[in-house]
Order: sequence, then structure tokens, then C-alpha cells
Amino acid sequence: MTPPTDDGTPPTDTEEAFLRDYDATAFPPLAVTVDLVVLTVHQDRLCVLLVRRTEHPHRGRWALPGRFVGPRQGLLDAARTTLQHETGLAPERVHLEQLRSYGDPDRDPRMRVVSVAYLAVAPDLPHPDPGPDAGEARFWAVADLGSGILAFDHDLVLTDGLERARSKLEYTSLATTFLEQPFTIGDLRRVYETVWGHPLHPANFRRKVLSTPGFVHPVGAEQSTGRGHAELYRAGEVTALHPPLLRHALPQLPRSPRP
Amino acid sequence: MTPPTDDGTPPTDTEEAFLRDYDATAFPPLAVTVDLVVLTVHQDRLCVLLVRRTEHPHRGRWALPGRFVGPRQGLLDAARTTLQHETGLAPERVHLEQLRSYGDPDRDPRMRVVSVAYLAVAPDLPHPDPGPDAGEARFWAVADLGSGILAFDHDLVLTDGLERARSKLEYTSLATTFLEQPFTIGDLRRVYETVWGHPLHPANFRRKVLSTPGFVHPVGAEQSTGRGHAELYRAGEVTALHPPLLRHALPQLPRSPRP
DNA sequence: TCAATAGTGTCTATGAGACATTATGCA
DNA sequence: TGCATAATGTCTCATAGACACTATTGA
Repeated sequence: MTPPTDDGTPPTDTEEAFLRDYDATAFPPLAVTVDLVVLTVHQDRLCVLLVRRTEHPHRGRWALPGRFVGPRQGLLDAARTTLQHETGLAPERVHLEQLRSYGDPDRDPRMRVVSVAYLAVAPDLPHPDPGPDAGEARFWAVADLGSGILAFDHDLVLTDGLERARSKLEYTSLATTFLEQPFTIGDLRRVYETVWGHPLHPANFRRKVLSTPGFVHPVGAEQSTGRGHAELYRAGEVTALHPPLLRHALPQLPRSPRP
Repeated sequence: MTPPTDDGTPPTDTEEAFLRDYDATAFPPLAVTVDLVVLTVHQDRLCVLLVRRTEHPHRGRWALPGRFVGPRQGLLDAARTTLQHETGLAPERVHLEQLRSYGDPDRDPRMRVVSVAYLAVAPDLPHPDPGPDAGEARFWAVADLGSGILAFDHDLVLTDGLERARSKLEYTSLATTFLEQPFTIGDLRRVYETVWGHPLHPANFRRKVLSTPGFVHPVGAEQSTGRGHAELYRAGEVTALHPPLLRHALPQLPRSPRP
């Protein structure tokens, strides 16, 4: 890391003197924000939380929820605050991880803004409940969003977030965070089918999930709503799946009618 | 994204007027840096590029190479510039990807600094060649670095970079970027063994690599240095490996002597 | 001649993929 | 009664993992 190009300050001897004389305001103005890709599955549709911008720039357009990072605030703190503010969800029920950062010099017309994006996965909300002063916020089905709709470079951020989520279903137990607990194997399979966008073979999916140690555990009860019966499970303690459940597998063929 | 808390500016009507009156200097001072985890394999050892700091803070300690991002500079540009400055490597021979960002408010004693870390993988250099005015820079074997050695939070950044590299060997063709081309299957196996830190079964490794379409292609020549003979290969066009080469596999058992 | 590595062949156990079948509860 | 889903069982094929064996070169 090279020192900043502040001019005229001769090198000092001790680190304390260096820091005392350090002129941080000599840097060109720059801001750091966090932006969130909050995903959920609602009625077998993959949905993302969007907010309508009430201020310039891009006033009136839809954008990912986000905020400026406070002067003494950590990045994850800022992401958690945004999540709480926009959804009201208890933080322990939401998966939250850093996605990547976006720093194109012209991505924000106001000034140089570097955005650290986070991916959040939440269970389906009874009411998608934005906070009191959060303005208009709602979940949109990802399939209904064309390109060029979102403000700033949020189309790109959303694309990266979706790919991260789809990829993490393969080798982690992320899918369980889309669900309320307890859930059935069929519920879990529908999460995979919805996020990946293609049907899976029910019998083989069930066998793979139950043969992966620590993925799910039975709670010893059954659900009798819906068709037939279904045993209930809770999420296991494992986060990394060995072996992984790979995409591009198990297209469900229509069954030929029996004679 | 909420608007900045600039006080006293009444809402304007058009986006142009808003941007004209926008006071970016009202933000608290903050800087963005890039830091690089540059990995290579030298003499069957996994090595990382470190530079000795010539300025406060942490003067005299070793750190990951990095720099402040220029006011009109993209993040990847800043990472490429740092790589060129510290190694003199042609950028097309180096794999470079964003790792993650670090934003603890106290990670730099000078001011609030958010660092965007990048992971670079380079082939073994004949001379680890730092630039003209780059100061002291050299590759260190990762195994020789204890914890608490590096400046700032670079121990954490290095740990994350190593895990990313180890993980990407499993499901991408990243390993080939550690090698000069052409290379032998044994060279490729030694990269895996060095980065993962445990021996692999030579015969099965060879079969897996050659049965993964697009991973490597034979160049139609043989190498006769070293023991025996070895066919030469170049990296294929594939970046994602299907199926992946999983870690935690193939410990090489010592062969019992034949009677 | 020996040692070390490259490369080939083969056996077995496991698991993926496909499909059949039965059980259960709702319309 | 019919249908959709849950759940179980079974068959086949591909491959991982292990190991034996030969070939080739340098010490």
C-alpha cells in the first residue's frame, strides 16, 4: 500500500507523529455504500426485494435496498441495519453474506461511490413488511424483471447475487434458509426447483438429501395438509454439503400413462 | 440507498439541479484501497508476495501489496496497476479476481479505509521481479508465515485468499495458471498437492484430469527431463470443471515392497 | 542395476439416474 | 373414486478409489 499523495508533509519519525499530522481530508471525496440482494421464494416464485427511490438520482425507479455506510460503522453492520430497516425481519432468521464490491467511477452520478453488495436469503414473509419510514418496498418476482429496469448498476448486482445463490444451493445448505421450520422434503425440493428454474426428480432428490449427513433431521411429526402425508424436518447443523447436489441434473420426465 | 444527510438543501425538482447542488465534500473523509493476495508455487512450496512497508503506519512490517484507488480509477484497474508495479508480470499471464472487501472502521489507524482485496495467481517467476521503485518485495512460503506477522488485517485477507484458491482448484481450471505452458500431468498434480497440502494418487489424478473434457489438451510433444518421459499439455478452454476434483480425496498410501 | 516417475489396465464398491410400486389424504 | 404427492424399493450404468503392472530415463 503506497502512502497517499499529500504534498508538503515531510516524513516524520514515529508512527504517532505521522498519524497526528496525517491530513485525511486531502483525499478526494468518496463514499461507500452497501446494497442488498434480498431473495425469498413466494408462491413458487423467486423474488427479490426492491425499493422505489424517492430522491435523485434515478428518482421514481426501482433499486436494491441500500444505504451509505456510517463513519464508524462496519460493512456488515450497515448491511444488517438496512435489512432490519427494510424488512423488519429478525436477523437470526436471515442468511447474510458479502457478495462483492462495485467501484466503477461513473456508477453513481453524485460522486465516487463504491458499493459493497450483500446477499440475503429470507423465508417467505406473511406480509413483506417494510419499516415505518422505508418508503415503497416490495418483493418482485425475478422472472418478471427485464433488464435495464433497476437504477444504477443494480441489474449487474442482482445478476451476481442470483448466480451466487444458485451456486450455493449446490454445495451448502443455503436452501433451508428459504423455508420456515419445520418443512417437508417436498418443500425443500420446490426451493431448489424455483431457484434453479427447472424440475427435479422427486425420488432421487429425496434420497440425495436424506443420504447427506447433517443436511436435515426429522422432527418426528407429519404434515397432513396438502396432498397425502409428509414427514417434517428441520435444518441440520451442516453448512457444506458432501457430496454436493449438482445443477444440470435430474430433469423430470413426464411419466407415460400406464396401460 | 438513502440520500446523504446533507443539511439545509431543500429538495430540488430535476435530477440535473440536484446533482449541480450536491455537496460531495460534506462526507466524512474515507479512502478505498486494493490489496492483492498474489500466489505462486515455487519449488513445491505455495508462496505469497509480500512487500516491506517503508512508511507509517506499520513501517518495517510485511504487508500484502496494495495502493489507494485513484479518484477516476476502477477497482480492477487499480489491482492490475498494483500487480504490474510489484511483479512486472504481463497481465495476460496472471489470473486476477476480486476476493472480498474489508471495512472494519479501525483497520487502518490513519483514517477510515475500506479495502477491496483481489486474488492473483501467477506462474513461478524466474526472478520474483519487483518494479524499479517498488521497495523490498519478495515471495514468502505460506507455511513459513506465522499468524500476527502481517500489517493491518492482512493475516485475515491472506487466509481468505488461500481458502478461495484451494476451493477454486476443485471446480475450476485455476491450477493451470500456476504453471508455465506446456506442462505435464505430473506438474499439474504437484500444483494441486502443494496448494492443498497433501499428496494425491497419481494414476487416479491423471485419469480424472484427462477425462474432464476441455481441461487440458496434448501438444504432441514429450518432455524427457526428470525421471522417465512425460507427455506435454496446454491448458484447455474450459474454466468450470464438470465433474469437480474434490479435496479430501485420494491420500497416497505408501506402496508395500514387492517380494 | 536401481530408483523414481509416467502411463495403462483392472477390479470392486458406491452412488446417480431412471422407473415401478404402494400409501395417504383431498376433491 | 380418481388424482396428486409422499415414500420405498430396485435395476443399470458410470465412476471413484485402490492397486498391479509395464515403460522409460537418470543416477
